[in-house]
Amino acid sequence: MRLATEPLKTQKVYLLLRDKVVSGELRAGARLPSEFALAQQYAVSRVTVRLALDLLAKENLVEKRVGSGTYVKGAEFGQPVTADLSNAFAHLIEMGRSTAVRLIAFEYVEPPEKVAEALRVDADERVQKSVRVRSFDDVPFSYLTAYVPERIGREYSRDDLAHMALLELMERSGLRAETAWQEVGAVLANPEVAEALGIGVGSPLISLTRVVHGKNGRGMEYLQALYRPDRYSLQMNLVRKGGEGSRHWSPTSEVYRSERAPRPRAIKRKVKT
Amino acid sequence: MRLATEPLKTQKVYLLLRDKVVSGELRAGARLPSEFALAQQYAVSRVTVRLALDLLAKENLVEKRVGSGTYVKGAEFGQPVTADLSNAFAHLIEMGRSTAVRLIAFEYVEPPEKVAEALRVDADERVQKSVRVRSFDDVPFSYLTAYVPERIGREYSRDDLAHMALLELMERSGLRAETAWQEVGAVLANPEVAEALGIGVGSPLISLTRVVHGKNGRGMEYLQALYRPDRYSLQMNLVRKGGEGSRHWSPTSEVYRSERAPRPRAIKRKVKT
DNA sequence: CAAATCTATCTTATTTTTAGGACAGCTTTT
DNA sequence: AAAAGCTGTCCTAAAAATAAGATAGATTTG
Repeated sequence: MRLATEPLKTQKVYLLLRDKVVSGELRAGARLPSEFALAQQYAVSRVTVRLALDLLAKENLVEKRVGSGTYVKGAEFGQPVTADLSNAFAHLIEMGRSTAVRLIAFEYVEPPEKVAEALRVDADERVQKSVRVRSFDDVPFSYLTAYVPERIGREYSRDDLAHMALLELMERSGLRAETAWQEVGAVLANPEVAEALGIGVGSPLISLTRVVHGKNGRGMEYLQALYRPDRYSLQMNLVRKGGEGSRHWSPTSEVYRSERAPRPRAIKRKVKT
Repeated sequence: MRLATEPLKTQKVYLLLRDKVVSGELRAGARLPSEFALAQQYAVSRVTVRLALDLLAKENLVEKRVGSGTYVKGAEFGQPVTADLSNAFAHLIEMGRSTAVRLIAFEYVEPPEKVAEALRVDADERVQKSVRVRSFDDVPFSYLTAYVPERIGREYSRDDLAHMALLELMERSGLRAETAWQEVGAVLANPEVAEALGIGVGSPLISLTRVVHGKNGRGMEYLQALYRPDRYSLQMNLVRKGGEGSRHWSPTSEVYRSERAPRPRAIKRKVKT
C-alpha cells in the first residue's frame, strides 16, 4: 500500500492559501503576495511557497504569470451544475439513473457488529455487502458500501445492482422503505477509497451513514457513503413553517451538485516505479 | 508564523488508524495488528508506525502493552450523549444555551465576495464578522465564522454574541428568519482552526455553510461552521410521508451528539521553543 | 518450559524536504 | 528606457523524516 501526499510544510502553506482562496477572503483576480513575501510571512523558504502555489495552480485555483505575480482565478466556479430535486427519495432514484456505477465488490458476509445492530438481523443471518463507485462525467464522486440482509439481497442480481439504485430494486421487490436515519460526518480518504475516487490519501470526504427501515421496523439497508466534497455536496433549503410563533423549519429540497471544475482533474499521485 | 505538525507519513498513518478507532471499525479492547504488520500494510517503516501509535497512545485512544501488542482503549465512548431536538431552529437556540462560547474575533469588515453575493448587501455596506468557538465540557467542537450585515449587527453587542445564539439575538431585535439554505461538506483543518479546536492540522472537519434570509429576501446571516466529526454530527430521521404512491420523505428531527469520549482530550501540539 | 510473538531501544544509511542564494528573463512602473 | 519587482530555473547544503536491521526483554501460546 502506498501513501502519497505533499510534504509537510508545503502541504500546510498550501492549505492555508487554498483556504483563503476558496473562502473568498482573496477575491477572484486579486494578486497574492509575492513568493518572497509569502515565504517570509509563513517563515518558510521560497521553495516551499513555490511548491504550494504550484499545487494551487494545478487545481486551477490560481494562475501564475511570469514576471507579474500569482492571481486568484475565481469567477469560473460560479455556476455549478445542479439538479434540484424535490425530495430525498426521488433524489436517490435519480442519482441511480443519471450517473454511472462501477460495482467493485459483491458478496455475502457476516455483518460487522455495527451493521448487525442497526439492521437488527438475526444472529446467524448473513448480509450482502456491495461496494459501488458512482461517477458523473467519468469522474468518480462517491464510494458506497451497502449492507443488505441476505433474504432481501437475494431478490436481485449482481447485475441489477450495477444498473439500478438499491432502493429502486427494493421497491421492485415490493419492499417499501418507511423510515430512515442518517448521519453526516467527515473522514479522511484511506488508500482504497482514495484510489477508487482518484484523490490523494488523506483528502477530506463527506461521510454519510444511512439506515433504512421497512414497515415492520426491520432493517432494509445499511449504507456507508463517502463523497468527494468538491464534486458533491449535500444542500438543503429550509423554510419556516407555521405561523407567527412557530419555530419550525422544514427542509424543502436537496440539491445535488455535480460539478465544479469543468474537466476531470488529473489524478494527483506520486507513482514510484 | 510557526508551522508545527507531525511529519508526513507518520501523520497519515496516525490519521488512518485514528479513524478506524474512532469510527468503531476497531472495537474497544481489540488488538491492532503488530507494528511490523502495520508497517507492511501501509508500506512504511516500523519507525513510522511506531510514531503514529505513540500519538494515538498520547491521545489515550490506544494502549501499548509491552510484549503483547497495542489495544484499542475504547469502551468509554460507547454511549454518545445525544439531545434529540425536534426541529432545526430550536436546535440552534438550544446549542447556544447549553454550550460555552469563546468569541475570538469581532469586527466590521468589507465582506468577501461570496458573502456579499449571498447576503445581497449593498456594494458599500460593511458586515460584522465574528468568529466563535463553541465547547461542550471544555472540549471545543465547532468553529463558527459568521457574517451579518452591519445594520443588523449593530442591534446587539459584542458581549451579547458571547452569550446568546446569533439567531436568538436577531429574534430579539424583531427580525425573523424566513428561509435558509445550507450546504454540508468536508474540509481539512487549517492551522488556525486546528489550534482553536485542539486537533491536528489536516484533520477532517464537517463544513456547514448556511445562509439565512429574512422576510424581504435580504440576507440576515452567512455562517461558515466547522465541526469536529468526533464530537459533533449531523443526524436526521426521515419518515415517508403520504400514501401508497408517495415517494416523499420528510426529516423529523435533527440530533446533536455532544459527546463521545468522556474527558477533555489533551491538546496535542508540538511546541517548538 | 520453550517457542513464538510483540514492543522497546538503538544504530546506520538513505531518501526527501527545506533552506538559501544566484541569475536569467518577463512585466509593470517610473 | 531604466528601474523595480516578479516568476522560472538551477545549484549547494543542511535538516528532517524514513528505512532497515539487530538486540533485549516482556508476554502469550502450546
